[in-house]
Amino acid sequence: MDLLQGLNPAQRQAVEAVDGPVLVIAGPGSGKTRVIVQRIAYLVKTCGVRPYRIIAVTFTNRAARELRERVHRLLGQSVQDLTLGTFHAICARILRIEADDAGLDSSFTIYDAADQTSLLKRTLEDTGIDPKRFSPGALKHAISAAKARLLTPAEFATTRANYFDEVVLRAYERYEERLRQSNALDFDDLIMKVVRLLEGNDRVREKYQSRYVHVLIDEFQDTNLAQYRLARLLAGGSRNLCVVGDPDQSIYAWRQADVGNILNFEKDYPGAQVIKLEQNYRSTQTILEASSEVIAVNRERKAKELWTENQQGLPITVVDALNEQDEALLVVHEIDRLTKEAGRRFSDCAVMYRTNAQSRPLEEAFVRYGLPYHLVGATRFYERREVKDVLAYLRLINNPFDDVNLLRIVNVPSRGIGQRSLDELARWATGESVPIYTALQLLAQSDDPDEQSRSGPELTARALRSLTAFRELIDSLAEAAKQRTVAELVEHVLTQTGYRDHLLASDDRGEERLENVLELRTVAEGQALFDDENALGEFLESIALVSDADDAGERPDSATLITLHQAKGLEFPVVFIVGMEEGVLPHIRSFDDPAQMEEERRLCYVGMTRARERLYLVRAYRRAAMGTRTTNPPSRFLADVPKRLTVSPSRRGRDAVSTPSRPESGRTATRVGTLVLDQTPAPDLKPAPAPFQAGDRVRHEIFGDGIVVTCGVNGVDHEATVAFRGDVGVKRLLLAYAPLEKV
DNA sequence: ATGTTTATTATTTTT
DNA sequence: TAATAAACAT
Repeated sequence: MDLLQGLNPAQRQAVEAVDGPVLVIAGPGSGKTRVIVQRIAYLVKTCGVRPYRIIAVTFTNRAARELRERVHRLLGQSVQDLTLGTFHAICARILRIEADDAGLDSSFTIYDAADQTSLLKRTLEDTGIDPKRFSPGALKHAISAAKARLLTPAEFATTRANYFDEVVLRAYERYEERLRQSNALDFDDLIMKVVRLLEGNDRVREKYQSRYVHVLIDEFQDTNLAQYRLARLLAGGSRNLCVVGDPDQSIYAWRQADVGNILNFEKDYPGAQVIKLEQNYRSTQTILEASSEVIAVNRERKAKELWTENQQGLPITVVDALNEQDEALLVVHEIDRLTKEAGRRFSDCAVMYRTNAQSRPLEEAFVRYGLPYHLVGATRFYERREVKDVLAYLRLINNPFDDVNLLRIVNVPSRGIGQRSLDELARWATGESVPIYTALQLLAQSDDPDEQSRSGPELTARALRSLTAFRELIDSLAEAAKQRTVAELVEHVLTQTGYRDHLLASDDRGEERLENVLELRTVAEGQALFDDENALGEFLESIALVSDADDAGERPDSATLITLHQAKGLEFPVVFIVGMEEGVLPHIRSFDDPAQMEEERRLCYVGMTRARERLYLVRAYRRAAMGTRTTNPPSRFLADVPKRLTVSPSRRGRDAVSTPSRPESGRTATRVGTLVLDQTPAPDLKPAPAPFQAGDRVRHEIFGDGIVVTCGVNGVDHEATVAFRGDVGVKRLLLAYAPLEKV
């Protein structure tokens, strides 16, 4: 089999360039994944490199899984010897293996964002920082940023520039102490600690540098300093570092990603081969050209010449909606039409938006018209309360010093351990500089008469009894864990802690919650393959670094609702981008910073380039945002899409009512304009002459009779201010939406 | 210890 | 506006 077959010249070059540093700039839809897969296969099959000597790093589990599956198809079982995973998963593994040299206990717990916040709140109490003046969120972000820049508290101290940094430093120092005491690491630690370890420990560094002869990093534009340094260290032995990415798709600067890492690659690696993948296999010419025009406006970029052999395709549909409900209905109608008339499946369609809040009216419209959809990343499995509770028990069994998880479930289900007692216990533990679990152990000892001299926490006899019972519960669970599979342990925990009964009793959705917990058990059963003594640890690690239980699972045919960020790396035949408005996309928070504005533009570009055949850019004239209505001008990005590539269909309002396919019974279907797609580009929409004048008497279906006060143009529509009779009062109505008739 | 009221906050969130 | 968390009262 010829591994180079079917590759274009640039792709082939990227596969064959196996010696020395290589930078692959991969435009959207340019076959990037294919190149990575073929390159690995080429290294193994043609160059005779042992898979064991190759490391490939991704950002997402999704990407790692896809790579693994595709490499497996070419190489078979030898994929197992590859090191292939996310930055975090690979680092966690290294840290467990090298725990001694890293100064860690190998059973460390990995804290997710919620755990982090929880810990940080306790930190603020310790340090007397007022959470109202300095939000835990902002401090968390600052600490995370420091770690991404590889700054320890001591190093951060030397760079601090203002009072905020001063506060951050205080929080950071204490936060680190608490993490250490809990034998826990946060996500950023995973990377930072590995970098520190490799930099500071010759044996460990040489071990990994001599092992890995070929290093491959995906989505390099999204690396932060810590990840960049990690890549550098890993490739330090061979200099065979291949990085793949696209600066135009860098959308995570707010998480310390530094595009400079990819832009300056040639400087950092003199003699690096630079290969550009510019042929696009995904989109129509129209879509490619439109998106290229949008991204070309950015100043901080290197030009690329994307091209495609694909068809010209359909023009891009640019539509104005009246408000977010209208926008949603319009999208739903069009998806309905496409599935009926254009032979599309729902799963061909994706609706993308800037902020999660925008998903709501969309969801409502899908529900109302009974069209199937799914929301990506809405309720992440491992973030559900009941799942986190059970996991907290498991984590505690694995690492009893984990204060965050202990505090989470110490009184769930309630065991008579109130906030008072807990505060007192925590205060005492803090004073003694011990984790809470250790404090519980000391409590038991101070029962001994000879230990009475020590001043223990001031607890009531009742509280003391409850706390002791809790410690015994945890100890007995830890004992039970030794001779059980993880699935059995989940079962055991549910019973012994009373959590099952608690779930069923507490809530009317208890059954559903229990289902979720049992799903966790099912996941554990799938992992039963490991039966070494650290099965629990491995299980916990495998889920600490993923957000969804089964996002690989097949879904029934349904449309996708997704944020633009999450859409990166995906593609759909039909894409709707909604909220194409100033203040939404670009987001208002980017207005005063040109760099952020460029990132918004890249985000728009990412969205547009997800589309294979049909692209719709939709904006709403008005939008409800955080309680207030706003009227937003069209997004500046719309103006950068050449007019010759777009159609703006006329929307016939009141008279053209297409009945939605499956209206939910019991609901009145709202009258709505139908989207009419002409293939002939419509001239710019101009509103018809005003149908009403001030003084006209009018009738509204719901509000009754009234008199027009004013009637003016509002975007492509007319807005009338009407004084209605009775208590209804004065209303402002958009005429395409509100059925008004003259009397 | 649990329901009720008030307060807070709202950009994106690969791990 | 509306969802969620903390504070509060019962």
